[in-house]
Amino acid sequence: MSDLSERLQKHTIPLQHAKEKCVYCSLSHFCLSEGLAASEMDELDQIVEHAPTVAAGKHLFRAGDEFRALYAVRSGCYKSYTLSEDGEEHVIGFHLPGELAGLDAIYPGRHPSTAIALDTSSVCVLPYDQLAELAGRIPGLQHQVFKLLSKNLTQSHALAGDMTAEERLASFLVGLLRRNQQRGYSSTRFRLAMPRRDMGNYLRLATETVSRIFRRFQDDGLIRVDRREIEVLDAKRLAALAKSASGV
Amino acid sequence: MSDLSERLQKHTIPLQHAKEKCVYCSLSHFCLSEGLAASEMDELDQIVEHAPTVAAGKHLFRAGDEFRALYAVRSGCYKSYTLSEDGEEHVIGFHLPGELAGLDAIYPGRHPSTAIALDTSSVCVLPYDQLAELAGRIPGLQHQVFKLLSKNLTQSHALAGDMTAEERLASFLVGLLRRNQQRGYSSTRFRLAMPRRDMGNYLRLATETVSRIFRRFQDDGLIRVDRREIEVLDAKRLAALAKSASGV
DNA sequence: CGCTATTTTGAGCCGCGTCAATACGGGTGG
DNA sequence: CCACCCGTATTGACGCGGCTCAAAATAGCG
Repeated sequence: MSDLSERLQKHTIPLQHAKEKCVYCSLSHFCLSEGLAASEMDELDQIVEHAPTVAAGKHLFRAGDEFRALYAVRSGCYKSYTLSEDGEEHVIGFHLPGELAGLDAIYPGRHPSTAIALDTSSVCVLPYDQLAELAGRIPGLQHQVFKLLSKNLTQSHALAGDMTAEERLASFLVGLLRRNQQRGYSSTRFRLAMPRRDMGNYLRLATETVSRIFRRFQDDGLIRVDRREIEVLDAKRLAALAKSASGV
Repeated sequence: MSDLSERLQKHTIPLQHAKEKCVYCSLSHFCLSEGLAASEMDELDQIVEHAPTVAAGKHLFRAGDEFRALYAVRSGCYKSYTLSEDGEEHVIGFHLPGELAGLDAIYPGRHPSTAIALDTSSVCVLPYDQLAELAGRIPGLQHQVFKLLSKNLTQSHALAGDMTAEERLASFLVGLLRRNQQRGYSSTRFRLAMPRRDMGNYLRLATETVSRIFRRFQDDGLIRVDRREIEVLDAKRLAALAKSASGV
């Protein structure tokens, strides 16, 4: 079992980490508390545990762990992945601040996937039983949970199409760009939190292919690539390449 | 069908009403009403509208339609798909009796996909506002909606892996087999409701490839194929091929 | 029976994966 | 400050799985 789950069980998370409130959180506009009244956010605050910041490489939960809570990323970036029986990793998605992890665990009651921090990161812990009880009393919260689940559903369809490698990578970049903009970051520069391998695994491309497409994009004047630093030079053409869905 | 008749006689309930109740529905075990008490199912029944049976080719909803309700398939089979801007179809999934359609519309408040009957089919209409209100009062119902959303999430991840054509098709067949078994049908024979084209589109394979893999499976003694009639001869080896996830 | 949609089968080709080698960078210890 | 090491990223060569193009078989249907 993962560290955090243990601490959750034993209630050893220091209270001083639970000071911040949804009302004052800059992420509340696209997190679970979106559209809630201040008083409703207060109720939500009372069940939220603010886990301490952890270093990259720290597991949030592991496949097989009992499902107890959903996790809203507060800072950093997480990667979710499953392991096939032959030990191969399959990256399901990346979670930026304000996004939820662990949604796929509701159905089986046990986490089917593993989440690991790619950067120095922190999360808000949302104990499921309490969240469900609260959602029953606050229609807006219930709707928000439904919406976020539905949103993830659509997003996971986005990568399903049979796009070319270029379309895939362009979609991915456009998606990251959009999500960064939403969070108030630069719409032209950003830093990839994940190595090429994870990116490729997520997009079902070999890391070599990812590298090659990056170079092609750069040669075509679409972006400038320096390792994990990306600068978008021609957002229009990039978006045109990502004609299909906005990659998650 | 004879099952239902028996129950109808035992409970002496008027035919036209009784046959429309969740309590007597053979699908309730894996539909929305799973795990609900009889009284709770009654409440659910009061908001459910039973749409008449339609012929194959009839649309359930179209992309762009305002989101009003979720749909539980009662009989037949539906296909969900999106249209890319260049008019290409992208099959998202197939809905068998007891499964929900329209879940991806909750987030945007408008259907992103289109659903069409592949067979003579019928659905139960679940008006969203009323369903949400009811889910707020019935914890088990709310949890069930969460679960079904979560389940669909995991399922849409299943097809994401970079499997070979054989693995894809095997997964798909194994998944259909399992779903047919759950519904009390034969675990060795079944009829595909969809043409090769839809199957291939869903699995991201050319229809020609689907055809070729079918032949290969038959030559290897895994299955017997006659057009859309499938007989599974060696379920074990087929499942071994579908080592990864159980295709939706 | 013809007409049409679906399915099957064949031939050729291309995008992307695989294998292999090199370059780069960041950290560590001498 | 340099030498070394190791994980990440890049680049090249080559082969193959599955797509494309083309055409024939088969079934469903009026």
